[in-house]
Amino acid sequence: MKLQTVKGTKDILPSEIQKWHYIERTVRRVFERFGYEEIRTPVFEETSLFLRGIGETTDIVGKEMYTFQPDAASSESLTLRPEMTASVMRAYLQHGLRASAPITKVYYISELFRKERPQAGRQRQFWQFGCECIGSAAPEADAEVIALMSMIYRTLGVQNTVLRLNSLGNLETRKRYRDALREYLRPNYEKLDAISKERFEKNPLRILDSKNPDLADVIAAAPRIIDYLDTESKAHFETVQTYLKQFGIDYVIDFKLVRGLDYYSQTAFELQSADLGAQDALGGGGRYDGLAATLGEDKETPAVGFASGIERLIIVMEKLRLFDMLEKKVPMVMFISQSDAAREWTMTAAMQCRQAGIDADVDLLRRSFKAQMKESNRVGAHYAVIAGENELQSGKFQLKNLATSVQEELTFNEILEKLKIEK
RNA sequence: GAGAUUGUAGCUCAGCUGGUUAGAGCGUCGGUUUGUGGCACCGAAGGUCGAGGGUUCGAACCCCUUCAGUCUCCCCA
Repeated sequence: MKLQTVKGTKDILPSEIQKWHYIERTVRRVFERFGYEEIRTPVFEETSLFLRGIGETTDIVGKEMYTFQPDAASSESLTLRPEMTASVMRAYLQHGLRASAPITKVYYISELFRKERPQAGRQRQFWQFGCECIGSAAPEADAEVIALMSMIYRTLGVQNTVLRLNSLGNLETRKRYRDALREYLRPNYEKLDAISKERFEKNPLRILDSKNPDLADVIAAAPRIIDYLDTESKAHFETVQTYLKQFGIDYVIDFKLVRGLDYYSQTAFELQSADLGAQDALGGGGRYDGLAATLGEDKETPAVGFASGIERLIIVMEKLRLFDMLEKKVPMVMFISQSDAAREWTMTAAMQCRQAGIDADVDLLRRSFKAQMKESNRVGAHYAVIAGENELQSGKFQLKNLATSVQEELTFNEILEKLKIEK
């Protein structure tokens, strides 16, 4: 049996890594511009963190987690993280970060694991960048997080996106709305499909998300959560929108946007791309004021955040040709030897270049002179330094500019000085 | 988890209704004055046709199973 990556996972080869570096670089820069600091948490956690944090009725917890028992003799259960928010909140509470600052703003770029059926833009190990802003219940925090996400995409040049926005209100409004929705749906119960019937009991809000065209009419006429918001939630939502307008960020209200995870409340948002298939959500997030409480914290811990899929972003950016300007890293100079003695010289000469901060490369295959020249060209080196018996005798080497084919005779020190200026 | 579809050299793909040693382009390697790359020309290496089983005189091609990709549903990033 051949060894290969397991279902839903993939290698990121050197030929592709530049795209990742470019995205990571850009993402970090924008996060830091907003005053966010990076946080890194373990890839696995106690299973109960996700059970409590994400919600037992969600698909993630129900069937998508990689859960294992490291020790057969113990009942300890661990899980590869399926998302970051619960882990970040755990870290925030564990280290008492609220005590060291009134607000905590952290970002992450991490790999996550969910055991779903893979398809384009949906892997079992996948990467997300995102942030959590913990400590503020004010709509300013919501607005800033949305603006931050939006600025990342704008900086990367991603277009053809739609920002969908909704408010889920607080816990009570959500509950009142859920009841109202059930009352509305009850007479139509027989029209619902099997999945919706199941949701009717567990989480009727998710029926609104159904793609079944037969339900479109029923859904369109359903009561809207916005009409059930209490005055405080309503004011919060309106303030968020006012800021978005002031920032020049376009959005559409979508009352069907409920998001899958239980911990969301108040603002919910999602960014869709027209350049993706069925998995068209590039990123999404919202407010989750109740999460800390479900993890056992008794102090109020309001928070907002978003998460964004990197594999999907890459698909979109490839389609939009946003990577075309990336250039392959090339060595400044390639050392080429013509004899055994010369090879020894090129090895140490290349080392001296590197110590001087110059990107240098040298033949490790003991290949022919010609093959070394071809290799310099293949890797795109700017210069070749040619060393043979004559050069070793005279102490002067050929420095060849591979773009212009112009060649000059210089001592090694002169070569070093010249390359230092060019680097 | 359900359905559909695809799977031939490192990459992108040809291979007519099953018929002898499975092809091309790109890439890789070598050569065309063994001290000078790119371009051009010449040549080579590289495939148990995803894997396993079956039908057949004969299978890349037909059947079954399995693995993986892709698409849809579900769900989500």
